[in-house]
Parts: sequence; C-alpha cells; structure tokens
Amino acid sequence: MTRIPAPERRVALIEAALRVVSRNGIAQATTRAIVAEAGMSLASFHYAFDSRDELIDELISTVIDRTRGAVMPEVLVEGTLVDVLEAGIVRYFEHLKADPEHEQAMLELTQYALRSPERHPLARAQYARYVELAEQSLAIAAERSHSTWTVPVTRVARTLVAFTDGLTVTWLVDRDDAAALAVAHAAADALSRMAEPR
Amino acid sequence: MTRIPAPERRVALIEAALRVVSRNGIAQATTRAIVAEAGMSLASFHYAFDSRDELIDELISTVIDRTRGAVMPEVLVEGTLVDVLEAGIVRYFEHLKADPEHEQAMLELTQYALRSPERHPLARAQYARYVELAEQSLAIAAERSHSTWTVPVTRVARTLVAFTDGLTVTWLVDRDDAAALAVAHAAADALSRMAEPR
DNA sequence: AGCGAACTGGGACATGTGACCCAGTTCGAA
DNA sequence: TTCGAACTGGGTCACATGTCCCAGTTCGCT
Repeated sequence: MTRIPAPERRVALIEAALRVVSRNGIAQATTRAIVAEAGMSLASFHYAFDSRDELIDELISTVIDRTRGAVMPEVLVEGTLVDVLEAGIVRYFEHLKADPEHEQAMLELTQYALRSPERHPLARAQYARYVELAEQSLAIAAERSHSTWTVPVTRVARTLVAFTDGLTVTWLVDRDDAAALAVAHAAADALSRMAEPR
Repeated sequence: MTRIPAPERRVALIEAALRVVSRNGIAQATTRAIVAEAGMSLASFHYAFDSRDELIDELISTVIDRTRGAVMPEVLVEGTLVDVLEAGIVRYFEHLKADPEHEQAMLELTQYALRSPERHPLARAQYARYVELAEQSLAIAAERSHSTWTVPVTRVARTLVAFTDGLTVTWLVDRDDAAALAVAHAAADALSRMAEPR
C-alpha cells in the first residue's frame, strides 16, 4: 500500500533476509520468506532486486561492512597483555552468547559463499574484515599493556580470528561455556607469546 | 538392472551422498543428484530409505563413526611436547589440504544438523567424537614427550578441537598455508602449557 | 488538476524436488 | 521348476520456489 522507493526497499529486504537467515538458516531464506518477513509482496522483491542471488550477495556485503569490533572491541581492562587479550576474547564470547543466531548466520553465509567460485571473494572479504578488526584490537591491547608485537600484527590477527572462529563453532555445537572460556584462556595465552614488554 | 539388496544399497547411497555433498554442498544433495551419483533410479532411493532426511541423518552418523584419528593420528615424532603437538596439528593440516572438500562437507553437515532441534544431537555426537579422538592423540603425545597433563585431558582435547576447527574454517576461506601453520604453532604452544614434564 | 513514471498486488508459469505407485523382472527357496 | 517376495524402472503427483507479467494505484512535477 504505502509506496516505498526502491533503495529503501532494498535495505528493508536485506534486513528481513538477515533475520530469516539468522532464525531459520540460509536454506529457508526463500524470496517468499524474506518478503513475508519484510511485509511486502513478492513483486516488490523483483522490483528492488534482479534476483535472489543479487540480494544474498548484497546481504553478505552488508554484514561485512556492518561488522564492528565485536571481536575484542574497546578493550577496557588495563593489565598484563594476557589479561587484556583474554578479557577481549571473553567479551567476544559474551557477544556470541547474546546473539548466537547471528554468528551462526555469519558462518552459514561464509559456507554459502565458499560454494561458488564467483562468491568465494565475498567470503575472503568477510575474513579480511575480521582480520582487520582483530588487528585494531590487538594494537590497542598491546598499547594498554605496554607491549610490542614481535610478530607482524596481521599474522597475530589471523591467528586470533582462527581461534575465535573455532571457539564459535564448537560453542554453537555444545554450548559449553566453561569449555569456551578455557579456549579463550588458552588462545590469549598463545597470542601473548607473540609480544614482549616494551 | 542388477539386483542389489537394500542394506547394500543404503551404503552405496550414503557413499554417493557424501560425494555429492563434498563436491556440490548439502543444498545440492537432492535425492535425484544422489541417485544419479550412485547410478540408480529414484525408486531405489525410496526403497532403501523412507526419506531424504533419513539418509542425511544416516550420512552424518556414518561420517561420525568413520572419523578416524585424522586429528593428530599416530604421532610419529619424538621430542618436546610442543614439537609433538605441532607435528600432529600440522599433520591434520596436511590431511585438510589433501581433501578440503571433505572437511568442508563435515562443516556443512554440522551446520545443517545445528538447524533443527531433532538433529542437534547429531552435531554434538560429531564433536564428541572429535574430542574423543583428540583425547587419544593427546594421551599419546604426552606419552611420547614424557609429560603429564596438568589439566583434565578432556578439556585440553576440547581446546584442541576448537583450534583445529578454527584453522580449518579460516584456511578454507583464504587458503593461506603460512597463516595456517602459524595457527598450528600457536595452538601447539598454548596446549603444551597445559602439561608439565614427568 | 493532470500526466507520466514509479511503485504495488495478485496471479501465473516453468522448473526442481520429495515422495509415491505400480507393473514388471529377478532371485532364492521349496 | 515354480512361486512368492525382493527389487527395479518409469511415470506421476503435489508442492515449493524463482521469476515474470500486467493491470491498477499513487506520487512528484508541471
């Protein structure tokens, strides 16, 4: 009924799609399901997007852009590097626990992108973004703990991303908080060895 | 043409399904695709299985049972615990590189199982199996390096699984061998701190 | 107010898919 | 050798899904 210009509709559809993917998985993110979630008619979908694929691609791009420093955001703690790192990872874990479906959706989108050569770059971009954010956090962490990375920060960041990823996948499966915290501790420990006091 | 008893057919279909999932992803593992891969007719499928869901469930169970000590199998190296651990993880990494599609399939099956409450236990079982295998490997590793775990082995194992999982996901995305080896190194380092010389 | 373009709703179509059915064929046991 | 059950192939059904079309409606501009 209400007229909405196409660009806004694209945004609304992407939001709706993310909700559907989070709630029901990407396999259930059909055009009809997305449109229902957005409260629109099917025609509006193809007025705003050429195809479902186009929407999914934009969805992935959007979540990449939107990914803020969830991984170790503003590190609040002052202290040893290990402590700062662990606090950061634990904070990410809290974020994961607060919205597991979202992280699960991210994982699914990655898997999805990995499945076609044309979309593979999207998955790479997603992880490049993760690494970028991790790098920033690690720089801050070193700062706060008066340390210097003895290994290129990018490499440390890649490792951090791998660790948090593993933590995410395993926790999504077993929901074992204590185990996840143990992983966080071990990961922080490993990372801290890549720096020295300044 | 050739008559094949139902139980054998089930096995053949599961094998075929695994190949299809590895090659094209679980979304493409339709009854028709599986049947074509197995060189059977569609009717044979529903003669052997009640439904596609039943096959997928059995597929997951099968891969769980079949999962051998890919994660740090017979640890060959003698040496420091770190070295033994790293060698084991690197060996897993070689396995991953040798057949990336298989590990990707495992990941997809997990994600798939995670999406429905009835199947969630399958995902848990899969990871429980991983942890079990990791535990065995870790016991051997401690043995070989004359060390003792100072933390319950199960917890160490869970952490190892998380680490290798993270390594897997990130490597599947960026195919960065050097980065993966760095993760392996860091992971081995972290794990080795959970033991002491005997 | 009037006009053209932007937008909307409902329906339609082709295709893919899971499930099923049934008439035939083949095998093993009696 | 015969007979019944196990098995097979091909066709079919219902439904979901991506895409499209078109007649109508609404808006911004003149």
